[in-house]
Amino acid sequence: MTKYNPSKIEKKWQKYWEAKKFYRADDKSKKPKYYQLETFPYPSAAGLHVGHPKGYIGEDIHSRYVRMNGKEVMYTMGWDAFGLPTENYAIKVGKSPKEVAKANIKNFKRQVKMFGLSYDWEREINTSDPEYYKWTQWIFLKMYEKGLAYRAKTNVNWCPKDKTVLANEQVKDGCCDRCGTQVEQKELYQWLFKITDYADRLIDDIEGLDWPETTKAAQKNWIGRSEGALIKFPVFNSKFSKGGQEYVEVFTTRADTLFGATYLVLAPEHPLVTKLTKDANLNAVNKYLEEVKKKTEMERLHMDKSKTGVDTGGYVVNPINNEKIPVWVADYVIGWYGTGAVMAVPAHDERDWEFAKKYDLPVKMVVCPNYPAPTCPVLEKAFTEDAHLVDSEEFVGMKSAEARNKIIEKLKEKGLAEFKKNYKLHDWVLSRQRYWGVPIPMIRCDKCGFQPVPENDLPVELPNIEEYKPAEDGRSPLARAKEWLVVKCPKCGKEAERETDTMDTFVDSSWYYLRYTDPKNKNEFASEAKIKHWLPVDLCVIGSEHAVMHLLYARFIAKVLYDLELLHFKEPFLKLRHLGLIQGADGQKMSKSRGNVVNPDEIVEAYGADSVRLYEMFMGPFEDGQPWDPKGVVGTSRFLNRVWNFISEPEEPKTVDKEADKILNKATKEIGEDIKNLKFNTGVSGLMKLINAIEDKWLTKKQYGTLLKLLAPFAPHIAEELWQTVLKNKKSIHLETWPKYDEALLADELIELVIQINGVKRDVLKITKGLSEEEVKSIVLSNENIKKHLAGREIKKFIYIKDRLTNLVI
RNA sequence: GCCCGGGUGGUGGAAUUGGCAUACACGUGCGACUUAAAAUCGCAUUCCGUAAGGAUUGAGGGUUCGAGUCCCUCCCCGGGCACCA
Repeated sequence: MTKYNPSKIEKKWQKYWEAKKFYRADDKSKKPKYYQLETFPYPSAAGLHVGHPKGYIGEDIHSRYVRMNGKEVMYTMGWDAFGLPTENYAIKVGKSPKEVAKANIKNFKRQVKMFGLSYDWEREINTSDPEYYKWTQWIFLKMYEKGLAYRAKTNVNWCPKDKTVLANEQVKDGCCDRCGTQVEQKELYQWLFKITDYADRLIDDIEGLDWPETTKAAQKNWIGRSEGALIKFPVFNSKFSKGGQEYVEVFTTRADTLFGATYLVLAPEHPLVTKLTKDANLNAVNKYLEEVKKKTEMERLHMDKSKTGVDTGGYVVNPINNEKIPVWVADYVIGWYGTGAVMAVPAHDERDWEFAKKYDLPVKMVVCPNYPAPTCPVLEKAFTEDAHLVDSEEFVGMKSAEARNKIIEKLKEKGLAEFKKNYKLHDWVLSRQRYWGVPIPMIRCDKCGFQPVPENDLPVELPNIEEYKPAEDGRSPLARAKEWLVVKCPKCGKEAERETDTMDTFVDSSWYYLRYTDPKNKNEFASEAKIKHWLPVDLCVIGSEHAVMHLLYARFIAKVLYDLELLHFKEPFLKLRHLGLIQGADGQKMSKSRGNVVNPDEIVEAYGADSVRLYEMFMGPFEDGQPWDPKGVVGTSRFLNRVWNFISEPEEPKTVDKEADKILNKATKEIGEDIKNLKFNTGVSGLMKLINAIEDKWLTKKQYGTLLKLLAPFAPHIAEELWQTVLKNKKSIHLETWPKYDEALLADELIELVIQINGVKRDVLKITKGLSEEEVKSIVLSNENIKKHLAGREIKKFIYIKDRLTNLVI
């Protein structure tokens, strides 16, 4: 009897599977397709830690199971290779990002392959490969053609000492994470995608998806749609309103409280601030604007949110009651949201209430749930739908929800209001002033302005440069690649310059799942036939950290391509599940700085990939995170040793053990369902229970085979070894089908009936299955133990749950 | 503050969705094998109690013959958003 030696058999079978191309996803297969996607990794210099493969292992088990159930599975791996950490690391070690990325990918691939995952490696993709990013650029051009890519001035983090743009991740507590200098905001022209045009569709289409509710909620919350109205407040005696009446527009969801608007607040950056400010207030207002500007991002975050503001001295007219109300400037109003101006209703809004109290502004209660005897205090919270208007002529007594619409309708006739939705979602700033990314395929000509690079000239390849540090003027290092930079304008032919910004890596990853269907296509991002064949994705497994950004961007790009009639579906990921991250033994997130990182190389070396696979699945629910227990893998390793020793002597018994058949039958059903529902932890425990139950039995070759087939998706190497070497099968176990189970064999003839008295368990009886209530009653009542507990008392009620339980109420 | 999750032994976690709480493991204890150790195997392991028995799923209340599971109040932990009008 040989000893179980995982390191020996695992390498052998990995080579065998790769040589035989078992896991190639055949485009022309007659079998039904199944596209299983997982987030492709960012290949960092640190390599894998034991947390990374968890998702791969779970998906591998699932895809092997789906294959065994007769589907053509496309299961793939690729590299999200562009990005800042690689660039920074390259600068640190004095190499080019390209070299660094290549080495990282090599290491990742070696580590990933250790686990025996059933990827179709022929479909491997790499976002930093010109053959890939050619199509990232092409998508950008399509966006540009559609008017969905545009340039605008937006803020970037700027380190005044390093004279460089910083990504958000490089800002720690408001300071540059390199030199510690306080970070400033600097306005720069950048490229944006108009995702806000798709806000409604991105919200409305979520409903039909089979996604975790939390993720749906997070996306909706992020988009942040609210429905309300735009209302115009005429400016009172504006000194500049020569031509006609000027207005301040506000957005509100609570038009029913318009009668209570006792003042109006402008955000500091509102264009009308200076116009509305009276001469006498000019100094105070300017001083305030200066102060606000000085407030850093850090102060905005960490300072207590006590409100500050200043009176402009100007007035507007409340359009519903023609009252003259003062206009203030305050930074509790956000410039970019809504119109950057709000009507303040201190009686019914906490923020306005706080501000009004501080600056002694009038408070007027206008809605209250206790109509007609308004006794509620101001700021009553539970007044939204039940409240009535209490202080207005024609609306008094009307419910809030109704009044809201009526008031808007009324003002609408005078052109002073309209229904309007607002969103928290910003357009997507995709420009990065960095080297290691996809060059934005645009050319700036002094005469013709920005011109797109002609499609035939794609890809615009990243040039090799000497110095990867960002340029001092805030431009990307690409500005130094003079030969690359200077080109002819595609329109006028005069000398022009390329755009030096590169793209956010979220653009690369927003469409990678499309490329897997046709990764080598030179003429299209993927052929129509292949897209139609494989897509949409059947199952997407992804970390919950991607719940908002990545998934929202991918959905957005899919919708744009759908509108361009390049895709036949509106939503790319119909079914989505999260995976929880494995934490360090200390329960904290694994990180170098905490020193709690566990390297998979050593663990696989010590126990074998199959044991590690089983342990990572056994730890707990797939979608939850659990701390890594260094001892945990011991348990699954012991289990595999037991399997090994159990199956190593296959000599046919004279009679088939029927009990073993029954046990295998039940396990087939349960383990199969567990895999299908991604409940791998109970799947593994099911396998352990199975061994516990049949370890002392003598099985037929067929029965051993069934056992191995149940094990095969979880521990593919040991299953293959025992299947081919010990059971002497000629073909791979991974070409077998999942065993069928017999529904009729699932139930035992004898069942254990629990007997409770007043809900407390008193006995368990083995009785025949399917007895009637009367039959059970007579059995139970004649039982000596039960008689003793009853002690002659009368039974008030006899509860019988068939084949399960009785409860005697006395 | 708001919106989601969640709270079960020493630890990770099970629980056919309202029907035997603590499956399966880890750890620990005892035993076997061994000169010894490791490995392996066997037994025990929610708590109190010698036992009979009793208590127990964050706390308290409710519905029910019966609640880890449903309802209400509160406490704690994790995640997301956060002056969003």
